[in-house]
Amino acid sequence: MSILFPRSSSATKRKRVIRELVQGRDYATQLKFLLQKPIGPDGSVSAKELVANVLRSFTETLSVLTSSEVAISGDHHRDEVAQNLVISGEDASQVESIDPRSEGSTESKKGSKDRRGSYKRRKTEQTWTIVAQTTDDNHAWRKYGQKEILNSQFPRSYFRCTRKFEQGCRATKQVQRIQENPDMYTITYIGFHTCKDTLKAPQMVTHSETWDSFLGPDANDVPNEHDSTIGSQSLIVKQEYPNDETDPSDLTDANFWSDFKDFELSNDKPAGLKIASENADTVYSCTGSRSLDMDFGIFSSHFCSTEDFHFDESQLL
DNA sequence: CTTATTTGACCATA
DNA sequence: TATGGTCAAATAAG
Repeated sequence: MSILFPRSSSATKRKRVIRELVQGRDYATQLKFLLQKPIGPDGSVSAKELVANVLRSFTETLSVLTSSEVAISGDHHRDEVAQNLVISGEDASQVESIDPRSEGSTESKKGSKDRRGSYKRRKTEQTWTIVAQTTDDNHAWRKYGQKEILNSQFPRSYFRCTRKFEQGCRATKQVQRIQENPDMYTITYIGFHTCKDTLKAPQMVTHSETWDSFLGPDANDVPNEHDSTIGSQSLIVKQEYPNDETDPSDLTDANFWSDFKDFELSNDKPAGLKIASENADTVYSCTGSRSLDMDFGIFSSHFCSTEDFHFDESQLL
């Protein structure tokens, strides 16, 4: 119990700030998608650059804020009594369901064919992936599935917007714990929210601990010492489209995506960013070696050779 | 009671 | 066929 320092005020404030920034960056990302209309050679470019800059600003600000949590200590008081800064991964509500798959026995409950699984996979949906310490994004999600994934020890959870049926919102996301760094999640968003977010996250998505239960039974046994964290920083790993190399079906989308990558590159961003390429696996693999501040774990692995995203504590002091 | 989560079955795609 | 995304009955939670 020597690890949790009672910094509450600034931490809480920072937490809110970061949350807002994350959201803002999310909006900027969405805006980016809306700009896919190639109206004019010049006009569109500037718009793209603008959005790219917005995104970059958000990302960098988040990085700084996040890092400051560790390095900075002169953030000045102004603290109220300790609020709920605890996010410890202590949950204690999950019981049962010990073994994942206990199939093959004597159950034959399927009388005839259900109507399950009759869905249309959306191949051409906009998809982007981020890595974050929290899965909270101020949207109301409802879990509709969980799957064991081949090369992961952690299951993948599937969420859809709570107001899917009320407002026809088609946003979904997938959340999966990163094996090299169980404090973080890979969150893949599919589609944008079309619902009114007036009601933000009602009552379900409020505590981070709640999410532990979402991510499977073994999700909460992770001993976090540095968990007093804000846990809100995230960064874009990459956008993906259905089939990158061979996808003859959607040229439009493919075009857009490549375009997208392009302008992000042109934004003076080192080739390290979008990297991620098709193998996110590679990206995360490095994170394990850095247990120092996992805040940068991902970053370092992404931008290991870039000075653009070089974080030095000295610049923070 | 209503609403959310769990969980295996079902199905599309590689 | 293997893998993973979704559905929906059963169950839990509020």
